Amino acid sequence: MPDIAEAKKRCARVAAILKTLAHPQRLFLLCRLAKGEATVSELRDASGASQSLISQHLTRMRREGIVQARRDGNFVHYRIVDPRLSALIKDMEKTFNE
Amino acid sequence: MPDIAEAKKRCARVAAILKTLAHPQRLFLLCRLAKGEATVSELRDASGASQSLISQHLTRMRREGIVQARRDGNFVHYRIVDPRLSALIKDMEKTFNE
DNA sequence: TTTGCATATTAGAATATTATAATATTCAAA
DNA sequence: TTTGAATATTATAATATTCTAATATGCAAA
Repeated sequence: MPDIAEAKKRCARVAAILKTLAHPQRLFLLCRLAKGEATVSELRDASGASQSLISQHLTRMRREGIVQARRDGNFVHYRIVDPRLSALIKDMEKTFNE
Repeated sequence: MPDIAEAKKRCARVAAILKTLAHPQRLFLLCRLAKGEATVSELRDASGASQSLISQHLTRMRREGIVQARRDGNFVHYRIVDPRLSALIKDMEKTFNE
């Protein structure tokens, strides 16, 4: 049985991830990415947010290690790094649909 | 197949819930509550945070409909309202342990 | 080697969140 | 009916987040 200090550390780690998910636009981006890679343009078109804002969100998530970028000519493709996160997001979508 | 506007609304709803979970102390409280009811005192002792802060977090979650309170003499027992949320929290604990 | 498209960065004002301290309420037992 | 324990509320300073606008960078085709 784990220690309380240990449990708190885990909560802090998970809360940090959730903080990133806990934003309507970022969650929307991640829901899209949970289905597979997408370019910044695609994500911008789908979300309707400004290019700058999308890029800022993606940069933040890149820094946090949640997504990875892959350049292909002019376009940059993003994807979710940890498959467990993709699974969690899909699961949440299912759980909270109605 | 749902509309994009519809998807955005769902993201906003889910993000609002996640925003509440996305705080180390609140997540700790919820992890404890996911196992069953607990009083404010228990939660305070377990978390080590101040009485005022615990109460503020609980009041916030009560307002949001995430938890419910039940008074029993001097003590107030809290519990998570939606079993789907309990399940999600347990699931996240499992997912992110290691 | 310039032009244009795709993406990234930066700065800053507006707003939201957090924790602490102080005070108020609610209830039970003496 | 006062006292004390358990919980709630309020105000506020400190900090963090968000968005917009402006500018910069990377790349490819002409």
